[in-house]
Amino acid sequence: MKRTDTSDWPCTIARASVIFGDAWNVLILREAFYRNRRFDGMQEALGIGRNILTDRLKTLVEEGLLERAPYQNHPARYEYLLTQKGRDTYPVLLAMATWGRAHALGPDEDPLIFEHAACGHEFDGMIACSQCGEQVRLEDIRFHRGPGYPGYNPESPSTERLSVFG
Amino acid sequence: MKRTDTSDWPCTIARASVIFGDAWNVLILREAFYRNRRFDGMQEALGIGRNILTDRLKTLVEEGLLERAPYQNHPARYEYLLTQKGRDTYPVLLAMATWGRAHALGPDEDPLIFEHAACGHEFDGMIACSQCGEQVRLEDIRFHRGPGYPGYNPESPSTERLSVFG
DNA sequence: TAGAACAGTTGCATAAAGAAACGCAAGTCG
DNA sequence: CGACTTGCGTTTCTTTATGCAACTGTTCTA
Repeated sequence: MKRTDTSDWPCTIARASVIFGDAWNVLILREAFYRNRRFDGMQEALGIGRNILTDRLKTLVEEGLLERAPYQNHPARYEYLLTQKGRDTYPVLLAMATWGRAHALGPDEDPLIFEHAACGHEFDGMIACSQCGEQVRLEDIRFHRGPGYPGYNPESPSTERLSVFG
Repeated sequence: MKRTDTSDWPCTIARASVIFGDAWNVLILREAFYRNRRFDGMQEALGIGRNILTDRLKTLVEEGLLERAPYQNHPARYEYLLTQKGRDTYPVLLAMATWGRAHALGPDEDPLIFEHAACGHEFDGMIACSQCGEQVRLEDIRFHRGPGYPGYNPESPSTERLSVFG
């Protein structure tokens, strides 16, 4: 059976998971961030099947995260560059890296260490509020229904105000 | 053929993608954060096949993100609670939500609106530095090899200092 | 006493993943 | 000149995974 399509669900996470919910997509984006931009380079780095890589590159180009650009003409050869939409995925990858470092890696096993060039320190990514700039902890998050919620009623947009805990 | 196992790759993103690289896992975590914690509730909310849900819940419990806890004994009924390891995934989901909102959702289509209870404003998640607290932009990220990098040489840990751009 | 709720399990048809072989054009070695 | 190598994918074949629907079994409810 065909895999369930969540690309039109009224949920940002469901829509994002169309891309991030595939491990190869995530790893291909990682390679693109590491500037490994060519078919053979990615194939070798990831050990992915060539047919699978072809397929994923195609969908990442179709979805607008990568751009297939020629870097020579004789013979025609292409590389895959991150678009702005693709570059904007770095918070997701960084959040995954932080979680993976905390929960799926032994101590002193870090393969790569990230540094915040602005302050010069090694860092882990954390989530901050776009409005006040402070760290957002799980307990600080509340959410309420918006115009895209099925059956949204503008008269009482926040009747059901939920929080993640209690 | 069996799906490639990246759980022992020397890469935090590869390890994290074992969980997040499956769309159903991500959506099940979403439901858990929304406190929809029971089998039938999740099945109905997601429209997922019951066998698939069984399988994913099992792996999320085995991987320590969820805990299967009884909430009644006659008959025995269980619910799935987020563990600390599971709760720590909220930055990943929030980063996905931010990306999805920016790139996979029309304007005024927000199904849910997130609020930072500490400052009272609607917000998007952004990535900040765990050391200085400032926003981390893509251009600000540098990375160098750590002890877990294959062939790591402690004599010259930062010989190859890379940045994501140029 | 016949449902209904809950939490799965089982069986089957179809789609996707992986490995390996194949294509094919342009260079390049001898 | 002809064989060989690169770069970039396609095709083919076999093994898994997915989705749907029907079935189990227990307890509370109408």
